[in-house]
This record gives sequence, C-alpha cells and structure tokens, in this order.
Amino acid sequence: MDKPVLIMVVGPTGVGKTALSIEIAEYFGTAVISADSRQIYREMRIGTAVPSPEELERVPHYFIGKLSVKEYYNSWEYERDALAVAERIFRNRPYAVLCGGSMMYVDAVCRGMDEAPDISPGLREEVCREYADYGLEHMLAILKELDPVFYAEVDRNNPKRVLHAVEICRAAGRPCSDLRKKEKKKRDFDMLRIGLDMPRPELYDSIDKRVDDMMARGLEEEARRLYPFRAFNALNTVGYKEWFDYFEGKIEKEEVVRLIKRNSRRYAKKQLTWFRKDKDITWFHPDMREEIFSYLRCPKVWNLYGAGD
RNA sequence: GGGGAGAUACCAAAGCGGCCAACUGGGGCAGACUGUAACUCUGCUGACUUAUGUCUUCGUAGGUUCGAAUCCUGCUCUCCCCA
Repeated sequence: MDKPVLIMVVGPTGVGKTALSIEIAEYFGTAVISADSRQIYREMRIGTAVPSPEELERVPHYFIGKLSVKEYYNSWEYERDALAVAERIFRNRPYAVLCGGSMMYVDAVCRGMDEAPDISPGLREEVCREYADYGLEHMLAILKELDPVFYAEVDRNNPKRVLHAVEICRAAGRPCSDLRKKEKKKRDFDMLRIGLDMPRPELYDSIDKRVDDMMARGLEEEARRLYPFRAFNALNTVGYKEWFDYFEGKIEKEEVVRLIKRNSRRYAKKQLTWFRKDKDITWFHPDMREEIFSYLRCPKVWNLYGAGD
C-alpha cells in the first residue's frame, strides 16, 4: 500500500490532457511524463500542440522535445526510458503523472513490450524492397514459412504488420511468435488511470479550433522547415504530412486544413477505440475537475460506486 | 411570358424496366493492432434486426407493366437560356 502512484491522463487528441496533467502535477508537487510519440521531437511544436513555455515552467516535463526528427525511437525504448524516469521521480515523491495519447507508449508503460531484436536499417530496407518487387503474397509466403503460428493470426491485408513480422523473424533467427508473452509485466508502482472524453461534437469542435489556432501560429512554416525530412517516420504525422502534398502542388491550401482536421478527428477516434478497451480507466469530462481530484484523493470509493461511465 | 434541364439515401453523385436497399466519393460510426503506432489495416453507414429474413425508400399524386428509381400524365420545387 506504500507503492508510489503513477497517475495516468489519457484520451483523444484535443480533449485537454495537457492542462489537466499540469494541474494534477502541481497539486501533488510532482512532474509530468509525456507519453506522446510526436511531442518528443523538438522540431515539431506547433503541429503537435506541445505545452506552452509557461506551462512547461509550472511543472517539470519529461520527453517533450527530447529528440530530433532524424532520430529513430520506438515504444520499446520509450518503455525503458519512461520507467527510468518514473523511478527517479519516485525516489523522493510518491506521485508522478503520465500524460499522453500515444496508445502504444501508454501500453508500453502499463503492460510492457516483449523482447524483440533490433531491426537494422539494412534489414528494413531489404524487406521493403522484397515487398515492392514481389508483392504482399510473396511476403505472406515467407512469413508462413518463418512463423506459421503468427501467420495464422496476422491481418494479412496489413503489409506493415506482415513485413514487420518478417523483419523480426529474420533478425531474431526464430519465429516472432516465440517472443510474445501474454502476461503483463510487473511494475513496482500503482497506476491510477484517468480517461478524458467529451461528447463527439464537442470534441470535434475543439479539434477544429485547435487546428485553426495552429494555422494562426505558423504551422505552415513549421511544416515547410520539416519538408526536407519528410521521409523520416517522425514526419508521418497528422498536421505535417498533409502539407507535403501542398508543397508539391498536389492539393490546395484549403484542402490541407480540411484534411488535417479530418485526420485529427480520425486519430481521436482511434485513440478512443484503443483506450476504451482498458477497463481500468475511469472516464471523466475534462470539466469535471472536482470529481477528478476527489477521485485522485480517494480512488477506492470511486471504484466502489463507479465513476464516469 | 416562351424554351430547355433537373429533383436519388447525411452531402455530392451514378443508375435510366428486373441482377437496386440502390455504383462511387465525401462525411460519419464501429473495430483490429506488443519494438515505424498521430503508423498500418478491416467492417458498417434506410429501418427492424442480424438471417443467402422482413419491411419502407429514389420530389409528389396517379397510371402503364408480371415487375419501375428507371416508361407515361398531373402537381410542387430548383436551375439555365430567350423575353
């Protein structure tokens, strides 16, 4: 019962996770660990809605602007790094706040990623080329041979998943299904999961407004600066990739804005789908500050009577 | 006032006698997803309901036909051209 507590604030993009997480961190006198796979890149600020300088002043933040878009990073590394940071915070504080909408990063902390080999750029390229030259059917045949178990369960329409499985099998020298364990990893802290959600029209409206705000603050310029790096995975991101088509004269500027809004809405939906599966999350409307804080002070009572939905 | 074109599901837009509950796109909804994940992939989108089921739809009211979104007539509305 004396374990430290990781307070997690999750939810779709644009609900207001940042503001809440800072309030919570201030209240408990602790720091915010960002679980956002794009705010981690320092060149992407406007389009990823990083906390403002004032907000960053209020409370220590981790994983904001830590990397360059040219650096490779993944959820496995995030798990390792985030746990290390949490441990450091817990050395002299009983609480920490984890805030983010990157499903897989949150999962990495909650459940943990299984061991897997590193994929060298060379191998990745090789597999990509095979796919380009011979097609998905060919890659499926390879996977079937390397790992019949995984072959049976992959989404065979999904090239990315298939290719990645092939990569892992080759790099590991054994079936990738061998590497997957079904249990969650043990963590030496408790977790309190707060989900933020609001009625869909309200959420979509908030997203639209935020995109307009990004436009006003110079998103186009930011994207233009990053255009040379478009091939890096970091730039395969809503709010940036749409611009690249515009820079190449493929679409109009109005269309860019429309697409960013739409893709943000879709992203928000995917996040909700993902987080809904986690039955340990207690959901709140972001305006329910009193309820949220009383839940944080006394989570057991809330769990007893059921909070949120 | 005269002539012409058109009215299709949330929007746009195909269909022009049966294979149509109706192509396609947009928008939306739902879901999958353990090392690229703001990625990548899937399903649904008339209702009831989930089945190779029933019912109600293609401006509206009638008609022709075994059978109509598709043909004919009246009406309503929209658009374009000439006055």
